[in-house]
Amino acid sequence: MTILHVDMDAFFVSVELLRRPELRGQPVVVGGSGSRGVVAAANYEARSFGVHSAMPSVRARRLCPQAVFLAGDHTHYSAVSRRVMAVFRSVTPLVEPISLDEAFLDVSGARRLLGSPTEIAHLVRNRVLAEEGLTCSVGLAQVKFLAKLASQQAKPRAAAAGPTPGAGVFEVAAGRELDFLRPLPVERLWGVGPATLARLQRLGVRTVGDLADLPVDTVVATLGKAAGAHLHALAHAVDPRRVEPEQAPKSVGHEETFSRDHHRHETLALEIVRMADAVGTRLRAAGVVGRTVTLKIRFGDFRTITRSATVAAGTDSSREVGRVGRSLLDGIDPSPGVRLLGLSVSQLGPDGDQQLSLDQLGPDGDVADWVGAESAVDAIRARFGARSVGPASLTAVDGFLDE
DNA sequence: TCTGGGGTCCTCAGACGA
DNA sequence: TCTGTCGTCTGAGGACCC
Repeated sequence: MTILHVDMDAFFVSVELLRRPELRGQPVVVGGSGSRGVVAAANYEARSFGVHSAMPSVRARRLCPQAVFLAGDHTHYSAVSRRVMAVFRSVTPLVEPISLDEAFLDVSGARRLLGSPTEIAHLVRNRVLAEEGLTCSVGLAQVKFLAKLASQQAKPRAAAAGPTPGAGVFEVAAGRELDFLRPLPVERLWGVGPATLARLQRLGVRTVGDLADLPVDTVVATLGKAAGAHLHALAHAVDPRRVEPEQAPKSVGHEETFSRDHHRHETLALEIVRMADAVGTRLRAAGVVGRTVTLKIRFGDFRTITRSATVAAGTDSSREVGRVGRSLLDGIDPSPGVRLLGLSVSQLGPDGDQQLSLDQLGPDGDVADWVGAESAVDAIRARFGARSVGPASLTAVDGFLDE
């Protein structure tokens, strides 16, 4: 098996620079608007100042006050991403998108037609550049996680003196996997975050080789059965995961950090209506229904709790999602101050799984009318925009409707 | 110093029925 | 009838990814 991992270079910023070429060469940051935002993407000029994604925007502005900060346009990035994925599919149908700007490609079957894996990697880069004006880095290996590590090796680098271009394509040659892998810091493994790293360091593990040399039982005892066995296998370059082109979503959710903490139950109940409206709209657009509604609350001190409830029949109704969400909120005291509210629906299935339940009846038992009303709202939004119509309880809230 | 939003997967505990 | 066990489901939380 030959797997390519393709990673767009500073994707959001690169897309913005196509629209605003006058910003080329300057440090540019996408995201990080407002006092509570974080950086979604930074170009290599900004990274030279130490700015990186997920960094609080306040800190990014301190490190690089001359950077241009852009709000970000997710709808546009999604559209560009779909076109980039189509370029990947022109090379092989076996494309597994990981996010808007990354994908695995299984090119085992494309070699006879398109050449060696290295030639295919250059072909992908050239096509993406020619068709979208964007650069990407490609990693090549026999297994997924090595291909991903390889693409990072191919990336441009940000240094204090400024950005330097990367190789663009990097291959981990068959038979040389352990030579490549063993000296790497263990946190480069996919699945080793701050918590796992701290535990491994207590075992004296610094590199992937250190991890590989431990008995698997020791790793399992430290990290648990699933994570321990998985990471130990990765450290030996073993990764049986295949490229999976069709991945059905497992949950749909919406969450938001408020510009200031909310302390009142009524305010949060209104926010739940708004979020349920967004989640329900996305469920119906995806043609799925869900059974478990989860409410997530983050307090001002960053303590985070979740409360969930499972209903008997799958639903895609905004009103039903909101009703369950508000009942979950009833058991929570918001008075310490709530900075984030989230609502998600999981246990998804196709919308044929939907059954009408007593819970879904309106005050007059008008189920069909309510389902029809939500379909009508979806149709109006498709034609006139997302903010053209909304729940009545929100119309009195400043700024919900344009007029 | 201050920590987004969209997700996935895992672990653990408790309830419950066979 | 009572008790223990096992599997499954549910709920909560944690860790991780981009």
